[in-house]
Amino acid sequence: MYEKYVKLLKDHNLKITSPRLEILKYLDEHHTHPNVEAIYSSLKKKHPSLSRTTVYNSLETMEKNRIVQSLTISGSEHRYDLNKSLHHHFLCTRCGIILDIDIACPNMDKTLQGGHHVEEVHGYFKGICKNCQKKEKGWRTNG
Amino acid sequence: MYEKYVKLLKDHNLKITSPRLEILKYLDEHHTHPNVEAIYSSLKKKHPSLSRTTVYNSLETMEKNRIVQSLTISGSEHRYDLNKSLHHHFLCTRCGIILDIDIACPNMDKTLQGGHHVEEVHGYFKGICKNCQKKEKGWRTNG
DNA sequence: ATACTATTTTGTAATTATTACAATTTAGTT
DNA sequence: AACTAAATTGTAATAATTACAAAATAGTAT
Ligand SMILES: [Mn+2]
Ligand SMILES: [Mn+2]
Ligand SMILES: [Zn+2]
Ligand SMILES: [Zn+2]
Repeated sequence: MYEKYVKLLKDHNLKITSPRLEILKYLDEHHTHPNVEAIYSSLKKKHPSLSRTTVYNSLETMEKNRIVQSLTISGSEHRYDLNKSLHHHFLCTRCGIILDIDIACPNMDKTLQGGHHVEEVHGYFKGICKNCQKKEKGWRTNG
Repeated sequence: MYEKYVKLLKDHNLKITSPRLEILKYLDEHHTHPNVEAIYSSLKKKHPSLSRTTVYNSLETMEKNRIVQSLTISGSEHRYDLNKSLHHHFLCTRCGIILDIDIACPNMDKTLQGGHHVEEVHGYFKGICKNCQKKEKGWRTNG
C-alpha cells in the first residue's frame, strides 16, 4: 500500500513517518494541487492526532528534497504537487481550478542569459478554463 | 514630470491621484520588483500622509487595469512591476534579487490544450544568480 | 528486546501579509 | 462654488505561515 512512498522517503534518507506517508498518498491520489488546509483537514479525519504544523513541516522537508513541489500560482497560499516530470499550470480565475499543462518547455535546462544557474522552472497561466467558458455561453440566451 | 503616468491613468479612465502617480513613478524608477512594504516605506518619507492600505488599493486597481503586474514568485508576498512587454523572471534563492528574463515565450498567445482562454502568463525561474556564484567561487580557496 | 538519541510531531503563541470597514477627503463634474 | 462618486486613511480583523518548547518516535546501537 505505502511501499512506493516508503521508497521515495528512503531514497532521500528521510525517516518513514505516518504524516509523511499520508501526505504523499494524498497528493498521489488527488491531483488538485491542494493547499495545506485541504491536506490537513482531509487527513485529520482519519488521523485525529495530526497537527497542522506537521503538514507544514513535512511539506517543507519533502520540498527541500524535491519529492514535492510547491506552487505559488494562487498568490495567497502555497499549492502542492508531487514532483513528477516538469509541467506547467493553469489557474482558472473563475472557478479556481488548477490544471496541469503539458507543453514542452524550451526554456528548461538552458543556461539563462547572464549565466544564472536555474534550479526550478514554474510556468503559470491564468485565464478562464474551457468549462467556465461553456457555462457562460450556456447562460447567455440571446446576443 | 508626471505626464506619462497621468496619461496612463487617463487612458484607463482612472482618477489622477497623488498615490497612484507616485507609485507608478516609483515602479518606473525602481526595476527591483518591490513589494508593498518597500513601495510604502519609500513613498511615506516624502508623503507622510500616505496609508499602507492606499498602496494596496492603488496597486489592486492598477493591476485590474493591467497598468501594473503582480508577481507571486517569492511565495510570501506580492512583488510589483510596471506592465511593459511580456517577460519572465528569475529569483535568486541566495540573495533574493528578482531579475527580468527576456526570452521569447512560445507559449504566449497560444490557445492552451483543452481550449482554456489565457489572460496571463508568468514564467518564474529560481536558482543562483551569476553574482552569487561568483562570490561562492571566490570564497573557496582550495578544491 | 531494550536503551539511546537525534529527529519528528504536536499544540500554542507569535508574526506577516493582506483584507474589511467606516469616516474623511478629494477629483472630476455641474 | 457646490455636488457626488470614488479614493484615501487608520484601525481592526483575518488568513497563512513560522517560532518554539515539550512530548513522542524512528532508526540505531547494545
Ligand atoms: Mn501539477
Ligand atoms: Mn520584470
Ligand atoms: Zn473554471
Ligand atoms: Zn544572487
